[in-house]
Amino acid sequence: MPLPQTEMPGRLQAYFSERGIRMTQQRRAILRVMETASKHLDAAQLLRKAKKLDPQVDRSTVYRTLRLLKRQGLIDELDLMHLNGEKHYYERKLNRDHIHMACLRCGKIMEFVSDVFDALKGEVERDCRFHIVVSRLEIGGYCAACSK
Amino acid sequence: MPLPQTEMPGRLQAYFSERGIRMTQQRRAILRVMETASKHLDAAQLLRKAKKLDPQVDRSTVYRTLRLLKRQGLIDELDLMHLNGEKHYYERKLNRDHIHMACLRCGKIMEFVSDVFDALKGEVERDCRFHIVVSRLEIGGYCAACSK
DNA sequence: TTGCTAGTTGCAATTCAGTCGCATCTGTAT
DNA sequence: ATACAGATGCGACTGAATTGCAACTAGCAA
Repeated sequence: MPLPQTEMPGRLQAYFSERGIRMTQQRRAILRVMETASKHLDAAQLLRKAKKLDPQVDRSTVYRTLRLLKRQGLIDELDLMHLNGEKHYYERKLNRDHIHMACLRCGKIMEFVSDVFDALKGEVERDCRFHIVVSRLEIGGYCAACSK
Repeated sequence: MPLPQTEMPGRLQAYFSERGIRMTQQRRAILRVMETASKHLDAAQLLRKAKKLDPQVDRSTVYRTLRLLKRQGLIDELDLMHLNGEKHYYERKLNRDHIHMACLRCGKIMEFVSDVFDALKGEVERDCRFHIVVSRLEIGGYCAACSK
């Protein structure tokens, strides 16, 4: 069974060339990190990992590339309930939107996919005649283990 | 018909005294602004308005009071899709959670209350055994007028 | 009323994420 | 190979938010 397209390695780079967006050494490194990251990198972590692939990568290039990826709708920006300061976290946008839950006690981040969430977005589009481009549902609280 | 408790003027101050939280001149000014604000103040706006009631109010007191209000679950923190920079916005937590929609073109902020949203949170609590303390759904896109 | 003290405040310095201007460099179309 | 639009690195900068500390004060107890 093939992976969904958006999970294929190299998908971000492919997107760039399809759209005629210039591919540079630095972007290659940054995209590779985004593609292979397990989850939720902040800009500083992304910079550190990208530097390992290409020591030339600069902080401002990371931010500029993140802005580009956001504008292309290829990544989502999260703040994970500001559990660790004001910085933002990034993850590849996959096929299906999901909810993020952050445990206020242990700091664990959980994800949850739900038809009800999709239905809610449909309701907003219909009832409010609002065309959704990006949505973010973040929940803070206590996970099963920490609730006891 | 009486207003719901959380919309009664003085409710925040009442909460403070009930909990034995010390009431100061400065806090009184800040709480009054939060209570009477129509919507979505950022910290700088809140400071400006509070200074009009009590010129003594300092920026750090505003931030410290906001932190206190957040911890008490009396206000919600939003970023409104970063339409205007990285600052945060605050609003009193009312009886019913609502969704925030931000138009990426005209900047209008809309709110939407939905049973489906409540159902979704119920689903998260049940299926993930996650005890929700705070939740935030922010949507970016195009409003009816700007979609045309 | 007075005095006590834990909690609060103002201030200035600081942190920290993110942005910008500009000279230089490079990917890509020709 | 060449040209040039677009991308980069660097350091300075911005703006939101935090902090350390001395001075102040709300609220309580006597």
